[in-house]
Amino acid sequence: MTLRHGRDYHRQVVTIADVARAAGVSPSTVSYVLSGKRPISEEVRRRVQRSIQKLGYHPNAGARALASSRSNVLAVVIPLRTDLNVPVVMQFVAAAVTEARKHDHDVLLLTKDEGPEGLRRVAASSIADALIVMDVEANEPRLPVLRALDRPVVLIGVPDETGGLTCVDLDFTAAGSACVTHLAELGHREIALIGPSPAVYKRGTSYAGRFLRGFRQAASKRKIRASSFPCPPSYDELRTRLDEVFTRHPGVTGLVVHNEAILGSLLSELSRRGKQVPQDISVLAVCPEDMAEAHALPLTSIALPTAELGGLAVEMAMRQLNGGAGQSEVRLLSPKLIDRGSTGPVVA
Amino acid sequence: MTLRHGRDYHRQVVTIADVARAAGVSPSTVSYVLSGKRPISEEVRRRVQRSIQKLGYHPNAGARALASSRSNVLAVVIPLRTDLNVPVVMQFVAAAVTEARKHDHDVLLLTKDEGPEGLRRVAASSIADALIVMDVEANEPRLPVLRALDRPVVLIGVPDETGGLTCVDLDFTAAGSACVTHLAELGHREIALIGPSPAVYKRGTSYAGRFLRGFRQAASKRKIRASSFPCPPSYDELRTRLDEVFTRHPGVTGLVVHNEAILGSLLSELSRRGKQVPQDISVLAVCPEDMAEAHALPLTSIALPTAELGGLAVEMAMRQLNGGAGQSEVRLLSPKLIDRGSTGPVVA
DNA sequence: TTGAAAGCGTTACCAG
DNA sequence: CTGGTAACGCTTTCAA
Repeated sequence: MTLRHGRDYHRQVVTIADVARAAGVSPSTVSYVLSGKRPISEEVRRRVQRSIQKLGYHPNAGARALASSRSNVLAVVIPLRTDLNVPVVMQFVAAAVTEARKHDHDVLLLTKDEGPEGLRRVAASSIADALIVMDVEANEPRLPVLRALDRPVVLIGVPDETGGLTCVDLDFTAAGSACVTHLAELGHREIALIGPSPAVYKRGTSYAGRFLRGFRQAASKRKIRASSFPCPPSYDELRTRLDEVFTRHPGVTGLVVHNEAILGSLLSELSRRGKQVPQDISVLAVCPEDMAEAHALPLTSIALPTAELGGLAVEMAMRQLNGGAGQSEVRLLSPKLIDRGSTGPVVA
Repeated sequence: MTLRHGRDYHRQVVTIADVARAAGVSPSTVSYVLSGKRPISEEVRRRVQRSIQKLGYHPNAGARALASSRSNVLAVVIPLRTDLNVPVVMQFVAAAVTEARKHDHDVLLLTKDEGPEGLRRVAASSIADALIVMDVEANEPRLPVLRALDRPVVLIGVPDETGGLTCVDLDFTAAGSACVTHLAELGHREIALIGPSPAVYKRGTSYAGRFLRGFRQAASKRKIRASSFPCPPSYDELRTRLDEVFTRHPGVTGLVVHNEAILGSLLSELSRRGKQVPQDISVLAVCPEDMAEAHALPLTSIALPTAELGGLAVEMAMRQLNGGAGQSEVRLLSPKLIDRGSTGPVVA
């Protein structure tokens, strides 16, 4: 290959043939040492390993992908908007990357903005072996494309009709219900939900609706007066919502907060208003555990297990990839409530 | 190919040969139509394009990478810690992804946790054509590895010794200085910097030290009394810092805030203390523009141009890739101050 | 337990 | 302006 520019960035360093030569075996043997797909004598294995080390061999990804029809890359599709809670999204991504590496895969980042054509492109060009899709809507428009993709797909979130796709998520319906139950058992009779941004509902984001449904159903079953206040992520908006809550529903003694972005503001605003938590008002959050713990007053919460969900999504994709395909699966993790002291009994 | 499991996830859909046959040309012609690397008659081009459309052809990424030594993938290395401001990191990533797509590249997400070996792996296996590295430290330990990588590398951030690597960043030294200048010209004589978390300084994160240096130098040159208060991202910590500021330095009339995470808390805490902005105290932020605008009181700020920086990083990587290599480059964007009214003259 | 060799789907050179 | 055809580096049969 010729040297084209000041620096040649296109040089293949070491090939499998180099390793084979150095170890005195055939290329196929090196390949099998690497893949473990057939028995190799200890003697040979060691020689090959040593040559690999010594030469600093790394298999060429393109060649491997071409020959094996496996790219060892996982595509993760994320939203790029800011109305979605960015830190939460990143927790999912981080978990996915970590788990993917355990399966010898890398993660390719796709944005929702690329649309269906992006999904098709990545799948059809065999850039990725499988896809993990986040920010799923109840009436998910990408479903037909995803189903036609001919690759494993795992949704983090559950659309109304899964259409045979694999999904994993927190059981938000149960979570909504669990919130009501917890507060009801503490004697609360009137509660309010500070929910995600109206934009999230409007878009039909899957988890928001499911949570609200569980919340409302449980409330009506238990004869609890429950109201819902979607809240954009800003201090001012939050303050307005609180005004609404306390003027329209002066009897509210418990707040359920399903909105990570305004947790901090909520606590400071409550304290500014002279409301003690939990004496004057109980606060129950739905959020990742670290976010529940990161406040002056640690929050009782239903954990959003981002690490577990991200990891599971990858595992499920891998299982499909390795033959466990066929059965579509919808996996809903049961909500776990952790009492950190921000909820308490109603004081008469 | 045999059908192994319930579903066959390993089928090559359409190849360049199929397209060629359908268009009545040779595979190489199709390839050239796609790459534009040699003149094609309008007639043929159209026929080929039509066949591509009709068959839904997408070039196989592995084959393409193998033949061309180009993966059309850009690796972006990000930190996965939470002490770094996650939304800010994501703004960089988002910009990089967007710009990468314009250059027909996808983005592979690497985490800093993978360490030097991860960088070597990705480069040596030709998974990525180039690397963008974020969260750069002043004494960046990955520098030797990166330089030996034999691929274009762009750092977002500037280590003390660039060692021939290409860097792009906001000129944080100038930014620190500009903050002082702005406040000084408004008549402030004693100011305080609420900085990033101590962990960020301890790690030697490049931008933190550079900003502080500019801040201090400008202050001493102008005979302004300036103090610095690193602050972990929590309401409580912030409150403690503010206590320190106002007890130790009661004469402070201006705050420079170089810490996106506590901006909201700062504003509420100031208002809780009955301090009017900017009448009683001026607040000058260093943060992305949307974050400066997202408050009840929009903040005068030095813009952290995340979108521009992320995009530039990709552009610079592409330029290196396409022959503009050779010259290493350190590109520092000049800080721009935008007055949104949160800073004002000192009232005597 | 190992080796030889046929692909995998593109690119890019060599001819025309 | 176009076609034929070696690579590219690896996996995986087929044979031994």
